Order: sequence, then C-alpha cells, then structure tokens
Amino acid sequence: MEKESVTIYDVAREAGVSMATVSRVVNGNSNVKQVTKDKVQAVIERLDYHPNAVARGLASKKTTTVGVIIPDVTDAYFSELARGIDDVANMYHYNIILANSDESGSKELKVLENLLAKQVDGVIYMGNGLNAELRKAFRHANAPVVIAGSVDDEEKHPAVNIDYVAATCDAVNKLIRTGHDKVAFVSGDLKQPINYKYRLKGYQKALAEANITFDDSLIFTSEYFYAAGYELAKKIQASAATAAIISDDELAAGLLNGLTDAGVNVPNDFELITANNTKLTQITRPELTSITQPMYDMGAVSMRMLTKLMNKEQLDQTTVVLPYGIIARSSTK
Amino acid sequence: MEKESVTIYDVAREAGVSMATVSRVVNGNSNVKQVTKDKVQAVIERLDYHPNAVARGLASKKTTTVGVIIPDVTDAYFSELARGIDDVANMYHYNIILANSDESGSKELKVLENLLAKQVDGVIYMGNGLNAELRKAFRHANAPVVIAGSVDDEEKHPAVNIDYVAATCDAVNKLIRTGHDKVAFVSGDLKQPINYKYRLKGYQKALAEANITFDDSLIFTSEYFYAAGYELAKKIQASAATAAIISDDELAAGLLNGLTDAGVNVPNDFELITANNTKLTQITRPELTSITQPMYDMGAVSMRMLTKLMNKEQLDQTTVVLPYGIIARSSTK
DNA sequence: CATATGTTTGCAAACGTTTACATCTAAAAA
DNA sequence: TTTTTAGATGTAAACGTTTGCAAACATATG
Repeated sequence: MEKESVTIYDVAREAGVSMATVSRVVNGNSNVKQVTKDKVQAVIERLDYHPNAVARGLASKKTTTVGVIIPDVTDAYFSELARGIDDVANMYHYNIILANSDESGSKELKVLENLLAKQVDGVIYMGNGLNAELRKAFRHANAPVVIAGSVDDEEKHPAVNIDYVAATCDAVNKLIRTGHDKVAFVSGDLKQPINYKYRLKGYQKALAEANITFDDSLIFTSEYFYAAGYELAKKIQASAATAAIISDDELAAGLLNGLTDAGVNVPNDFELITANNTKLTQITRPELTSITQPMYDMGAVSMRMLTKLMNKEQLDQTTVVLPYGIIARSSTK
Repeated sequence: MEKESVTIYDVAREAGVSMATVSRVVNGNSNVKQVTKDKVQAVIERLDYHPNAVARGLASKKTTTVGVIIPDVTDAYFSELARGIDDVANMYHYNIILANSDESGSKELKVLENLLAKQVDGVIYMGNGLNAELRKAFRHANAPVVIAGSVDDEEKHPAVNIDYVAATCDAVNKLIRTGHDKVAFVSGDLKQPINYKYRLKGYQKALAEANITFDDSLIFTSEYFYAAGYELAKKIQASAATAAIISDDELAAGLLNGLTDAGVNVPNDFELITANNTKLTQITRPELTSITQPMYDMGAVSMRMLTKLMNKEQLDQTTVVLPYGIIARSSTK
C-alpha cells in the first residue's frame, strides 16, 4: 500500500530504450523490432509494470470507460440489462461506471454531468424519463449516448428495445381471445412516453381490433413495487376488470399475491400477464405468464452499438428492435 | 459532440487571473479573496467550465473513484449491497466502477488488476472466494480494500458482515425447538470459508447444544440458482430431513417450489428457513421465513469505512459486525 | 516611517502517458 | 560506390490539472 509505482521511465531505463519505445510495445504498435519488443516485455514483467490509465487517458483523450445510468441496480429488469452491458464492455476492454438515478430527472442530469467530467468515452442511459432537458444534455455531451431497454419517442438517439406497442397488443389480444372484454391496463406513470405512447397504444389497438370500447376506469398506474401491487389488488377487484396486463414484474407479483390472498383464484377468476419475464415470474405461484424481453441481449447490443459510436463507425441502424415473445405460464388459462 | 472543451486556462484568461487561482476557487481553497472568487465563479458559469477529472486525477493522484467487485449484479443479495455502496459513495463524491467477477478466482484477479490500473482510490470486494492469491493481491495493491457482505476468515482485511455462526445457529435452533432433529443444511460450495467455517459451524453448534448427532447425509451443496433448488427438492425428499436451513434465497425459492410441486406441504410437512431476506422471500407462497441481514447498510457501512481508509483515518474497528434477525413467515410453523 | 506579519496571487514544476516529428540505421536500388 | 527508402528508435511537446514556493500586497506594530 505504500510502494512507489513503477513508471514507463523505469522500464525504459532498465531496458535501455526510450519511453516512446516502451509505449509502443505496450500498445502493440507494429513498428518495433522483435528483439527490442522481447527485451522490453521482459523488463515489464520483471518490474511488474502496469500502465497508469489516468495518464493514458489524459494523453490519449480516451479513458476506455463508459458511464451507465441506471434507475436502480436493485431492479431485476435493469440489472439484467446492466449485466449484458458489462459483459460486452469487458469484451472490448471498457469498464463501466455505474450510477443510480432513481429515475429522478435532476439526479439523472447531475449524474450525467458527473460522468462527463470523468471523461467517459460514452454513456448508456437506462430509464424512462427522457425529457427535453436530458435530451439537450445528451446532445451537448462530447460522448455518444445510447438508450438501452427504453424508447426515445422522438427517435433522435440510438436506442435498443423491443416493439412495445406490438408486445402489449399481443398480450392483450391473448386475454381478449380467452373471452375477456374488461382487461385492466396497469403501468407506471402515464407521463412517461413508454407508457402512454407505446404500451397504452398497444392496449388500445388490441381493443379496437376486437371492437371493444375503451374504458378508462380500467386504467391503473402505480409505482413499480411489490407492496404497491399488493395494495392495488383491492382497487382492481373493485373494478369491472377480469384480467390485467401489467408492465412490471414486481408490481405484477404483488398484484397476484394480493388477489390470491383476497380469495381471487388466478387464473380461473382473473388472468394476469406481466411484462419482463424476470426471475420473479417463475417464483410466484401460480407462475406468471409474461411478455419476454431479451434484457441481457438488449444490454449487450446497446453496448456493442456504443463501441461503434465511440470508434466513429457508422451505425447500420440507429434504433435496433429486438424480438419479444410471450411465454404462457399459469396466470393465464 | 464536437465542441472544444474549455480548460482552466480559458477561465483564467477571461477572469484575468492565473490558473492557480482558478484551481483554488474550484477546489474551495480558503485563501482567495471573495471578490476574485466571485469573479472567477462568474466566468466559470459563463463558459460552462467543468474540470477535467482525468487531469485532476493525474495531478492529485486521486481519482475519486472506487472499484467494486461484485459476483453478479443480477443477484438480489449483492445488488442490494451495491446500492448501499453507491449511495454513500455519492454522498462522499465518489463514483463506482462496477465489475462482475462471477466468483471466478481468475476473473477476480484480472478485474482487480484492471481497477488498480485505473487508479481507483479504493476497492470494495464482494464475494466468497477470498483465497491466498487474492489476499496477496489486496496486500500489494496501493489502494485500501474492504470486504462487504462476506468474511475474511483470517481477519486481516477490513470487512463488514453479520455473525454468520450465530445467525445460522439461531435459525437451526428455531427449527429444532419446533421438534425437528433432522435438519438439512443447504449451502453453496463447502470449500468457501463462509460456508464451512461459519454457517456449518453454526449449524453444528445448534445441533451440539441440542444433543443431536451430526449426520452428513443431511448436508447438501448447490449452486445458487432457482433451478438448482428445484432439482434439489428430490434429493432432500429422499433424505431423512424434515426441515432445512438454506443459505441463498433464490435457491430456497426453488427448493420450496420443488417441494410444493412434489406434493410436500410447507410448513406442515417440511419447514424452511432461508438466509438473506431479499424481495423473493415475500413473493413465494408460502412466504419464506428468513434470517434478515441489513444488506443495504452493510454496503453503506463498508463504503463509509473505505472513505476513512482512503483518507488515511484510523478505523475504530477493522471488522464491523452488523445485527441480524430472523423474520418468521409462513415457511415455518 | 520602517518593519513585521499575514493574506492573496502567480510561476512553474510535477503527474505518467501518447504521439507528431526528427533522426538514425541498414538494406535496396541506382 | 552513392543514393533512396523504409523501418526502428528517440526527442520533446502536448494533455489539463494540482501544488510548493516565491512574490506582491495590505495591514498592523513599534
């Protein structure tokens, strides 16, 4: 913990070459004779030299670090995305600085500013709070930004997600086909585009296709917490709904258990489809039927896109839409 | 994305002072006249100057960044710890570089090396794989390391955890008191000290106190996955056990559902106590009785310790043991 | 008025790399 | 043999800060 660190100078001196040459071998530059390369390499190992990434970053203006803004690491949906991000980041020799934003606009801005001050080479944004201010901050950032697992409703920023409209529509359709014409729509804040411009649209589309008139007493919003879902069960019971599509698994689990504990039999009395197919969906009894999203892949792809962007490569497509599915479990008939 | 960044020189020039003075006001140095402080501050805002953290890091040899080694962000136990870490890191104006290790010894070493190359000011290690090699790497690191949510069985490194022996002993006692003398012990790899030196010890202690002879056909190990737990149900059923203490919630959930699906009634035919009180424990039916660990706090405290270490302050105690509890839910009578 | 004292500022040297550019070498071409 | 050329190496200037030290200034003291 107190050692003087060995620098490129030490290596150069010991190897009898200039620091430039050492730098070249460290960076795999081709213009170095094999014998000197070996000589330097030997010294590097003998002295246990490790290049100082900070100095490197300053000189090269690249930190091989990307910032990742996440609402909450503790959330299964986002942590799965984060895992995909980290794995491919590693593959390309990047590190990630993880920053929790709590989906709070002001915190997101603060965190972004902070990441940019640290000179990250790029940032990945997770969250559903993309607003004008944040958009502006992204535009003015001198690092590329890609959005993972959510949408940019103005489609200005590179993003990777699924077709939320179609997925929601399919799920609601499935419910309608089994005879429900009173399907509750349960999502987070309707101010968020992902909810009102995509999920709700998909819900309405399914209704329209089946000639069911929209009834806004079947629209519920809630925070994405287990307890919130559990509470919500009462309201849902009081409504005319006989089935529900829910946009978060933890919320869905709460709702399921709330209903069950109130004596409602799922799926016989009430059917449920949730949205993210996280681990939770298999743990509940009955297991939850769910839209499936390739969270890990979405994370991985978004990071891959970011590496291209950081490399000034052209993107084939600015927003990539990954396939979704629906897995039938026991919360539907 | 293409702007030339404004440096401390620009600010200095515009404000008609030297860069040293600008540096001083940025860093809140007291020896600056109020009027110049204001003048400089105004220019900073006008030019939207943001100090370059990399340059700062090089000059000051402090990066205000800490490395966090985590087995898997996706794991509820560790992500909860990570959340505590990040929150207090933020409080003290640190950022965290998150690195997944998969509990693989070689990856842990690689990741640590990488973090140190990035000149992190400290590192927090999560995981149960503390071995001789890693220990050596920690010792030779020029940054303090603290262990969060696990043990250093040699007690050389600062760590924050709970009293695993006592917790396990209490849980097993609870089972014994309700009449069980065949309690299965289900943990991860028994090569890990936390399992064989702590949890197993606690289990044996409880047995000894109740004059029950140890029977190693009741000892099971498994990976910490839902599916693994589900599979394990068969083996457990085939054993003489009538209750179990499990060291991971996901595993416990799998076991619970495996038993239930095989027609075993929990808690009437079989009782279960799990270890981490993560969200999962409330989602299962029946809900899981669990040891409670203050994960968030353990993360927070470990980060707080690290800030002291990074500040060269003396630690009151090198290992802090936080209180645990047991919350009775429906998987026990 | 001279001196001492304390506060405010500036100067310039780090920090440890990368990277144009210049130089040198040796082999290839003339 | 002389000239070219390409490859291998070295020189030194960035990169954008912090910080020890010296200088300048202001105020209080004798």
